[in-house]
Amino acid sequence: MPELPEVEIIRRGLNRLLPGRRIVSVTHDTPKSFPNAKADVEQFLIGATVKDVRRRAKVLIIELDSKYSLVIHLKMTGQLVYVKEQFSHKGEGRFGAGHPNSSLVGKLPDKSTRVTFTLDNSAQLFFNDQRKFGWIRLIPTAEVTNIDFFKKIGPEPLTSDFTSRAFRERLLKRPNTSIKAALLDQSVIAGVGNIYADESLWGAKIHPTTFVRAVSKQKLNDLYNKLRYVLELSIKKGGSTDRNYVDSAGKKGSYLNFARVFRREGLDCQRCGTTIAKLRVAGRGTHICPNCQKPKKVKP
DNA sequence: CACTTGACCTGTCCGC
DNA sequence: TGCGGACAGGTCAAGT
Repeated sequence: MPELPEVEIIRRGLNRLLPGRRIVSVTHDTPKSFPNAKADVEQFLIGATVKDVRRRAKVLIIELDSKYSLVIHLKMTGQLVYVKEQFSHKGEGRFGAGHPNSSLVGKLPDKSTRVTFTLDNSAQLFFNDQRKFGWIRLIPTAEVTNIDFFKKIGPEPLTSDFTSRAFRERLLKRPNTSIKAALLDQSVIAGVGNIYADESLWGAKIHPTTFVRAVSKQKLNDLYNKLRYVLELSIKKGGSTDRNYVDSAGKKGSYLNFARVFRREGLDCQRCGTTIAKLRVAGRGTHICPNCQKPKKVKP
């Protein structure tokens, strides 16, 4: 669920809160969520001060002054919530229940809390992860870019040097797969997940099962613009909260109020009025407008 | 090698 | 009301 926009919002939040803070202690439950050697934790994490919070693809990197970094993947249900004083209540927060900025988070830790960091200002950073797919690894900063995950990751789609030409060339590395599978492939382009794949394909009027090689140059250029548009719009709207996503303050995002197809099956397409349909593509729930996004017949 | 599918988990929702 | 099963979606290992 956290894709590039959501992780970027968390990064911005944490980068206002963490740098300069010293980590006093850490507790965790399963080794799966926090598979780090105890000796490393004691030597390079406890007592270390946060220097910077960065992002690459859907991964957060909290750089410490110990020459180590915390590398964090939230996978689908991970949350990183910073709590200075606990006064909010689940579903309400200071915005009131039902408000798009209301909180999903009650008093922490709760049963989904996997790791808790306590800081020198007595604030706490909670890593909650209902499904235990996410992880936090303590890695020497110089080696972070060498871990398997980063070695094969594609370019960031929102940087100014990522051109439409680069976008086309990356996608065409997977000519015989569907355009949706190629967008979701992190080695092709970093950070795109199910929500923004569907939203950008609707924007460019491309059926998700179309082979990459069968999408015209003009359509690929349009997809490039629409993808960057939806990613940037989502960052402006605080990300997408489908089920679990919250920012570093525990607040939901509102992008899904602006979504055109994602989770809108059965509703009218805002461009042509046709009923939005849901199908399965590349093993994922996929939302399309059957009129705007017609399958393309390809010559064998 | 290129590409697809299943496993990893837990909570929720839907139909009987 | 309880219960089984489908589903959610990021990534990697295993399969075709």
